[in-house]
Amino acid sequence: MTRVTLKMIAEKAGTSIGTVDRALNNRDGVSGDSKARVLQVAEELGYRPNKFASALGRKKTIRIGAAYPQEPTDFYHDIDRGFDKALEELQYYGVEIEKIRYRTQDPEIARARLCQVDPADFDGLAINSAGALNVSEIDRFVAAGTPVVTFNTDAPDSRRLFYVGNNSRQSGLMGAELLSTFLHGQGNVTILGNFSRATPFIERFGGFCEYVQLEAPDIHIYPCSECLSEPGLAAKSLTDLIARVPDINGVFCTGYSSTAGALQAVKALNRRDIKVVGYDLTERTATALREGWCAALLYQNPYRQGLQAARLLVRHILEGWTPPMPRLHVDTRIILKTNLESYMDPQYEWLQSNLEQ
Amino acid sequence: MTRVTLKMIAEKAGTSIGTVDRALNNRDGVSGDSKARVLQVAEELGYRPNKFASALGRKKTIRIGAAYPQEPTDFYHDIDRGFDKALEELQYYGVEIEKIRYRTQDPEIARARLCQVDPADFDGLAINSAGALNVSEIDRFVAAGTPVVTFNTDAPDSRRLFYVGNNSRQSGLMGAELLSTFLHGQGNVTILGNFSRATPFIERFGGFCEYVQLEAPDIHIYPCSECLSEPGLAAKSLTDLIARVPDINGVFCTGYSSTAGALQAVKALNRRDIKVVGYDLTERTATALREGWCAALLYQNPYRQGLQAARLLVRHILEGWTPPMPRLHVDTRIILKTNLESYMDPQYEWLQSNLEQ
DNA sequence: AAAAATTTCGTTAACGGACACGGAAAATCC
DNA sequence: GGATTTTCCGTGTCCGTTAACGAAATTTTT
Repeated sequence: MTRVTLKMIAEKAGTSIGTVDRALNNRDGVSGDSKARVLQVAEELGYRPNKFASALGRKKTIRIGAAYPQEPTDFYHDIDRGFDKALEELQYYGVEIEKIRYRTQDPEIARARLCQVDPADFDGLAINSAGALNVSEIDRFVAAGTPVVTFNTDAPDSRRLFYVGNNSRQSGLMGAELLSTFLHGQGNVTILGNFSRATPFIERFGGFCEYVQLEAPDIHIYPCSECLSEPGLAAKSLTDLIARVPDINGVFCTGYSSTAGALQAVKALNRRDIKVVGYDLTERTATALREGWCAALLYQNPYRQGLQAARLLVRHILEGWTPPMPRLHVDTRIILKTNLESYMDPQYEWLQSNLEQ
Repeated sequence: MTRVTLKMIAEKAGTSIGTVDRALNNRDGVSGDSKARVLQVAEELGYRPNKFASALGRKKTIRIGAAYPQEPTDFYHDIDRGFDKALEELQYYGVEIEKIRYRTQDPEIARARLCQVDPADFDGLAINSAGALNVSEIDRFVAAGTPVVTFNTDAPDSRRLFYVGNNSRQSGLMGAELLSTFLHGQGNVTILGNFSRATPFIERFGGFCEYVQLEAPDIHIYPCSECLSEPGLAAKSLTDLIARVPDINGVFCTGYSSTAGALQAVKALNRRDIKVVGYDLTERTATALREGWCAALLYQNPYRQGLQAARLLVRHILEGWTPPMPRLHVDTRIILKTNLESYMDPQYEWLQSNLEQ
């Protein structure tokens, strides 16, 4: 019933704890012979390392870098809080987290910033806003032996270890199902969003269309012009469309900016009959939901994404752990009027960091 | 930048680490004088104990008891898995978890089992199925100095430390909002459930009615007879009602059994137009959702409830930590057809224990 | 074959806190 | 005032692991 320790393994294998430590953590300085023997004995005894003792005994610190945009939005503020929380709990493991931030979410800017990062300074990196442009940078880090994980936005063509974030296609499907159910399967809807480069928007768009095509043939999708990440543009674009097609009764927004724009537009036109399904929880969207301008929100839980990315990266560095699949999906929450307050409650922040929802 | 240790406090306070240890963990054997001095210095330096070192140095183990029904349902199986996970991660802290199980969820049976438990055997208890009858037992443990937390089902009138679980009233509101939105705010609905003793059912019922009364005045609620926790009874009860009132188009079920029964009934009657909103994720409800007999499910995440209860209880015992509010609400998830698979995926179980959703 | 370089491995001092032990000082008793 | 008890406190060992330091064994070089 008692725990198996290095000492017990050393005794049974007829060697010293130094050698056992070297063998189990594949450090060099062990002969193939004794390494095999130690591994065998450890397996027999069912050895499970004591993480606490390991953290306590570790001399040098682990440095990880967290790269994500520096924008004054709730979204990045939440991600930031996630890394703060990660640092708080991981510092006991001898982990330091350095934030690498850049002014916009433009992949070009991100890339310029990442170019300056020397892989030798870090034992691991967590990178957001990993548009196609950043693949080369990610691969540069990996080639230098520094593992990279992506969060929130993936870079599937890079050699990143894994991705932590939402399943964008699925959240598009969810948006479509909600809207379709609210409309009893028929009506005229439109999609607002930034269709340029960032993949999550494209994937959500794809998921939405996929659902409508397969499950809601009586819903007609009106094309809506590109609106980048500008609420003003989104609002104007939607207002124009409604002027042309007054019987629009549903709007799906693929991101926060377009959601904000759409809500502004329906409110200005006083069209409460138009069901808006959008993304992200902010003062603005919460108020709209509360007042009935918004039918439902899809919430990405950004806090959790940064936190998990950091935790798992450390686990990889320290224990060599690797997930069984390359994409780890944090689930997308559905927010309605009745469960909104539990997320907006100041206690929610407390709950989130203490209850690990 | 470097961590504050007992040694540093001892030096600054002009004493030894032994005394500092005694003062900070209020063990006896320190004079009021030096205790005050140590506490003052610790405060100044911003001392945060190193949990790992503390766990490593502790000699005796912490024993906690987890009491919940032994029933062959997915629900209790999930709770069980949560405690297994808790044990796995807490064993490093020198924690043992003993499961205390009883055959049914009947509060009388639970009480009989709890009567046999000697508080002296445990450093803390986590108790489910804490109907009114169990208040006296809970208070007996607390009086004996063994802290008790409740999970899944609360016992607010007892002296339990806190509760971890869903907000039942809120989930009733959510069910009503979903159903009301699906029905465009008008129609004839009924409520199925066990209205006898267990409080969550009553609270969900209350939440549902509250919403309908305030927000959906055009929805008419038909009373439906009591159906205990018997799917067969629920099915019969609903079938009878539909025979009398054919234009029923919505059903809210307050628990798993009634959900199973309602789904069975609408399927038998081939009434796809009736929107059913129910509770809990099992093979049965998942299939119904997939095939379109069920409109939405509310998911309580039982895995998380046991896990969190255990974690927080240990935190209380070891660190004297107490939450700022007595009810810690794990959020209720909305499950639709489009996000169902991510919960049913065999990978979900893996994600759940590795991603801490 | 001796010298040098390299590989392998045992010993040991941390890491930060818990707790047992025993000594010194203070308080109580006769 | 001496003996005894009680209170207070410093020292030291231990928990399981890491990693530095050398010593010994082995290989390579000259």
